[in-house]
Amino acid sequence: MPAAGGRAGALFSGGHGWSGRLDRSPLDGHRVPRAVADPRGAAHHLRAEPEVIEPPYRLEPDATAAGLAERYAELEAGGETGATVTVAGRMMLRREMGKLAFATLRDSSGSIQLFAGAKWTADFDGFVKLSLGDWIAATGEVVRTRTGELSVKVSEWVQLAEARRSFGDKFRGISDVDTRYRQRYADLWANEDSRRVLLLRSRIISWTRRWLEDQGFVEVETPIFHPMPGGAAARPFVTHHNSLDVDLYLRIAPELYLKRLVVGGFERVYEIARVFRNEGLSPRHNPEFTMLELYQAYADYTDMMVLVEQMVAGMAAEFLGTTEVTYGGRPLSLGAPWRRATMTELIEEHSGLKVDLGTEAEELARVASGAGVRVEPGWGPGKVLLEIFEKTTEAALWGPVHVMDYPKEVSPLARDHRSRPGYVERFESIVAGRELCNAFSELIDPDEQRARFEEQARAKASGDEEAMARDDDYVRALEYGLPPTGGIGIGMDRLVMLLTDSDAIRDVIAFPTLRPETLS
RNA sequence: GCGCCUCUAGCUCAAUGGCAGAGCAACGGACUCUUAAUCCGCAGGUUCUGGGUUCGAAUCCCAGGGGGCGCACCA
Repeated sequence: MPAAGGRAGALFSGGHGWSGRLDRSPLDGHRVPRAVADPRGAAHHLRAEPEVIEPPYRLEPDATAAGLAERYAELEAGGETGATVTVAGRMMLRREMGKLAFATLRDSSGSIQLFAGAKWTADFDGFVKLSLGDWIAATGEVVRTRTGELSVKVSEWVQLAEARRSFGDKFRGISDVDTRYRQRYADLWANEDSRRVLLLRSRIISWTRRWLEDQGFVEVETPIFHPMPGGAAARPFVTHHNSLDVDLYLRIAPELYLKRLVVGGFERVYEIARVFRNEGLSPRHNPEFTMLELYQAYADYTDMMVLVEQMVAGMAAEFLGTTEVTYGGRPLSLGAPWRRATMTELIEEHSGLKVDLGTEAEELARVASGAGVRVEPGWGPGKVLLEIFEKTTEAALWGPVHVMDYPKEVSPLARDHRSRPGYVERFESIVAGRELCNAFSELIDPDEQRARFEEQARAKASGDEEAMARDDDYVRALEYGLPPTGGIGIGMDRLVMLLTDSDAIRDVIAFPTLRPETLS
């Protein structure tokens, strides 16, 4: 350590010899004038106090707020420990008491009080001039104040970064939703709930990976650029590759690539895939969202029902401690098994309408019109049936319920039902009134798949913008042989919404899609 | 894309046709155990923008912009 130039000793300048305390004061460094921008002023200018301490390049805090709270839980009020620690974080609150000052320091684990006094804190005057929101590191003894608050009794401290902008009302935070989503960095400090939700999202995703790996699933990555959109009915985003001079589509689903990998011998694969759909925004829709898709050889759609309900119930138990949860104030029981019912059963149960694919066309049209469904040209009975279900029944379901057996006409990638002609083995699970997942016994017959694609092509020709394109390579893959396979796609954003009791998808996405902001 | 609602100080919000305000933050000061500290003082505004009605507009009307919700579309 050079005698001059090292302004903060071993702790703040790095090196390997962390001794557990400061060798020198962090204030020993030279002071340098610095031009700063005043965020509330029009232009750059020198501040009234032109000398600032350059922050250290690295430091090694040796304690966290939560760690101290746990370790010293038994310390009595007024108690001292003799233990010196260094903590770092943002100063969120400060309470001055003449020659004493108390500050709330927040790090990623929680909050700890800093206890400063003119008699024992270096540059006490500087300490009380810190702005709310400044990043600081502080070293001192762990004590509990006479009023019972666990504290670091600050002997040395250093400012790590200044907060030139405020984090809003210190009690009420930032409530303007636009500001919260655009300036998430501020929202995360101002609103504890934002931090909680996004942290839980991260933990849910990593839990999902571990849970799937434990069952032998292999994580893979498939292309986001697709030469043709496939695997779902949705409008894609289009982009262009210059040197190939081809248009490429951002994927709307990883499905067809994942099943190619099953053909290739990956018997259990999954991908936590960001997918992109060129659709309107809503509290439940973001143009890019995260979908877990997995495929399991030798399984059918009933295996997928078991898988999703065990996964969701396991997550609830892990993160909420129970499968009896509340969403939007309504109780919801996520414990497996979930109810299974066919689409036609549910339509009858909720609307009294007795319809299925065998219903006479005129009767079906009459029922559709009575349900408020506007039948469009080109719709077959399967599409009409699906629309009737969505109009009359889906919103009324709270669930969880596996809605089984969809019309073949609206399910070009699912395998024919083993006993119900015209239907396929497909289910969607409705949880809290929303579709959480979509799963099939996968269609494995290449000839049938080719025929389904032809059917889609006809629909596209008659104006259905979301009809699937014919994917000849996918059919070729099936010709090599796809074993009987169960597959499922689970909307992870909606799952996180469910487990965090969030009513907006934007709350569970750190940087949701917004109209671009004009900053002048 | 259509409909409804909304936009006031850095933040959170008042003021409904009659002098634009409060709390917090900021700034100055007091205070040796605070917890959203307290107390005193001081400052802070293109009321989203433009137009109109009116003696007078944050308030009413029209147009535009941002945002929210609903519809449509979807998971």
